[in-house]
Amino acid sequence: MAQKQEYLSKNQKIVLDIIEKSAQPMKAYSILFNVQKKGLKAPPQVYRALDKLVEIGKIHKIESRNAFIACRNSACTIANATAFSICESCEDVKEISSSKLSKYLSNFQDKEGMKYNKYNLEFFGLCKKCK
Amino acid sequence: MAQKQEYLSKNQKIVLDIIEKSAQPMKAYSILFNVQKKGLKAPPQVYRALDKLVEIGKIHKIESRNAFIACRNSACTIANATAFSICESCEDVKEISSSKLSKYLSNFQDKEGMKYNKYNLEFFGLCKKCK
DNA sequence: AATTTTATTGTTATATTATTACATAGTTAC
DNA sequence: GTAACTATGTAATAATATAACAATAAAATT
Ligand SMILES: [Zn+2]
Ligand SMILES: [Zn+2]
Ligand SMILES: [Zn+2]
Ligand SMILES: [Zn+2]
Repeated sequence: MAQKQEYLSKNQKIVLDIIEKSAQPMKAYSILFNVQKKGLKAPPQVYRALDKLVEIGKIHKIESRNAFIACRNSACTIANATAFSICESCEDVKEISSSKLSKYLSNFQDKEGMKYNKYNLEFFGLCKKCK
Repeated sequence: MAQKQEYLSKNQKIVLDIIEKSAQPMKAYSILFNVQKKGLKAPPQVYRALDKLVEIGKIHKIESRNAFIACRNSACTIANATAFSICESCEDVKEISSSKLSKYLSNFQDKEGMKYNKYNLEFFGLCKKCK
């Protein structure tokens, strides 16, 4: 599936840049604080960029944390099949790229035979360090 | 695995009752509005009850919607392995109870061989009616 | 029964997350 | 060049969630 957008707008670049520099998910208002020196002063500027970046798959939202992380899964050019592991102690988050898992979930059918075009999976546990 | 709590407190009962009566997920402030006639006037009263009900598995939080739904999966006495299907058009939400799926996910190991004690999976698509 | 402890509730205020609405500016299509 | 569309700026506000502390009630201990 092809990328939906060729280029990023100025604000989108600024927001993506700050997220990519972070090893961990960033919260919207933390992003806002960090990009104020670049001229983005108000929440809508950040949220608009976030929305678009999520839509085109450059970043993902960690729903249980209301935070955003850069996609580093090269197989994941699409924004609609995501899986993460989350450490409940240190809040470390990693994107899981398992073709087996993604195949399994993409093909999953419920009792009525319904298939889904999109999913988000969040695993919770303790990372190596915290165990 | 046994239930963690024998009985529910007054507020927990009131909140659970209103959620169980709803076919669809309810938002915290909608719950608050609905229980004001029963004397629960402030957000913390609702959120405390919600926290406990989630913890003991009576309800689940639909993270992508910030909403709460009653558990109707009899196999799901635990709160740590949940899966839902969500219609992106009418917002209909159903809990998925597939022992195959839950076994697959409970046994999933990432590249480093790590297993997780908890997960939440949300599928998105169009329900029968909306298709 | 009185005391201590624990769990629950009530209340106010505030923090955090996200959107609406509308004005302005830049870009693309014709 | 004008229209249509896209992106941006800005102020205000909506929606979601928690902190802090006081008051009650229930359970356990003496
Ligand atoms: Zn990705
Ligand atoms: Zn950790
Ligand atoms: Zn359940
Ligand atoms: Zn539907």
